[in-house]
Amino acid sequence: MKDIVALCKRRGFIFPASDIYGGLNGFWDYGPLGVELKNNLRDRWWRDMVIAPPLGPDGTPVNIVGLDSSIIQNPKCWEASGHVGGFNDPMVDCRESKKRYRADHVFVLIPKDGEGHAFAFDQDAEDVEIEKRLKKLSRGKSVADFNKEVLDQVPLDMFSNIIGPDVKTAGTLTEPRQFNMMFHTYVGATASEDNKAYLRPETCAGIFLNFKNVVDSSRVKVPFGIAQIGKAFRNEVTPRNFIFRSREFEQMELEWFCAEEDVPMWFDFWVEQRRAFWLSLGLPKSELHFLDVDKADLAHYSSRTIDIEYRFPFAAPGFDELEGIAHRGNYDLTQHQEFSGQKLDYFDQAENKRFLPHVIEPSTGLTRGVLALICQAYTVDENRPSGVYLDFHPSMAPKKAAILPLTAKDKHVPTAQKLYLDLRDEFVVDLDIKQNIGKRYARQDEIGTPYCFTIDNETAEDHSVTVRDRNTMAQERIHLDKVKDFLREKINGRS
RNA sequence: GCGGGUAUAGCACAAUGGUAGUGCAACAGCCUUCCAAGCUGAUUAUGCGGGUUCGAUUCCCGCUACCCGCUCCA
Repeated sequence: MKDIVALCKRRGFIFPASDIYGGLNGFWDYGPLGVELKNNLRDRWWRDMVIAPPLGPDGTPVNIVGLDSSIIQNPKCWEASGHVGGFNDPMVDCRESKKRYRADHVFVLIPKDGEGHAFAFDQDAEDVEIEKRLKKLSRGKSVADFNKEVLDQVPLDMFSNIIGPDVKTAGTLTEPRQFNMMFHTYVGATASEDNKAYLRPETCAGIFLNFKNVVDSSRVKVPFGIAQIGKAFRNEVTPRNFIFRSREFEQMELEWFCAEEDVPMWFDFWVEQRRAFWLSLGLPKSELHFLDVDKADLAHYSSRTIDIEYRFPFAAPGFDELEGIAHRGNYDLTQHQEFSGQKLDYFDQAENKRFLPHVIEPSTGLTRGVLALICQAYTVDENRPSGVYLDFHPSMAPKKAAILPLTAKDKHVPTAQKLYLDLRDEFVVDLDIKQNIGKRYARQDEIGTPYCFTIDNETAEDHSVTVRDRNTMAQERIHLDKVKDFLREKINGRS
């Protein structure tokens, strides 16, 4: 992972944000090559979802429209979604056990007679365990001798007398602290609680807020989808693992609206589509894992979620989440309907009935996808000068080809320039004239350019150039006129 | 937020309480007809802020960032 981070910085993929000021924890900037790579992945997702969505189970194309909603929405939106009320959890740390607890998930047994210590337990603690521990630490008292209170309701001055859930001495728990996952700001020039607003922690809310607008304006019929790509912000407790968990990141989300009875069919459909998507970009089957999320771990609104996980280097030999496909029920539309007071139900003319559609949400991290592509592409090869190359799928590579005059002399350069100008209208290509050819090949290997076209003496004679393949380092000669078709076929799979 | 570790040039590594070196890369040129070759030249660093000291990159303190382990990840 260290080597990957170093390469990303050295070659201009990803830099620490505010680097010259010492960086900022959880923020990253995308450099000249990083932005090309990210745009490639973004555009491919948009193409596969919105421009040319897949054929549905019945063989006809599914209907998906795009959206770009505002990052800041009316704060009530986040009350409806549960983000404001539900996820500002007070947390408590234990100085001795080094564990952290949600204060509302810990209860405290306070002695009725006011004598001796109070005892804290995790909410999941079993009765037998509780009795056992009380007996051991309180000289034979039992649960009946205590009053039960949730930790975040316990007055602060009592904390010094509480024995934490995983320790034997009192006073190790810190006071509860708020962990607010949402960034907030103030709309308007004056800051006050009245105009407090939030940066969206996920892009999907904007889709639900516009559900009615889209239905009324776009002639879509259930089942259909609304897709959106954009930035999202979360004040993560611990940003970690390079760009994997950062505080500002980018999501690509589809909300697929369908009738409740069709949910199982569409759920399987989207899991398959998303599997095919990642496979087609070069993530091998062996490095992907499909996790049917355990009922107990599901988000409160979801009855089923499948996580597509990738074997990121920091997770290996395990996996970590790349995309989540969630059945959200009609939770979101229900909530927004209630909080906004606006009718959001859908009228099905054929069936002559109104209902709130159910939602299947394939939601993926664009920036996590970028990281997965980089990790997968990173290939050590001691037999080449660079020692390493990036084995990007040609369609994802930030540069599709490099045009290299063999020498910086007049007999090679003008032809190279002409080819460069001809290609750049259609492909992202590099023209590199300086230094010997070996160094230039090595540089292109390190940034994952799949092909290099080299102009040499023969070019002047027969209008042929060599094509050098990144992965095999093999060379073949093709005619100058065939270069465009060659790239079209290799990169887009068609000529 | 806790514990541990790290911080010298773009990268890899030296050294020192008193002028901070080397290799590679990057850059300019020369040379070069296919894989980081050679020659010449110029550029580039002690994360930030305090303290001790005549003098700190070195010793001490604080902060920040990154890595590992917890925790968190709706």
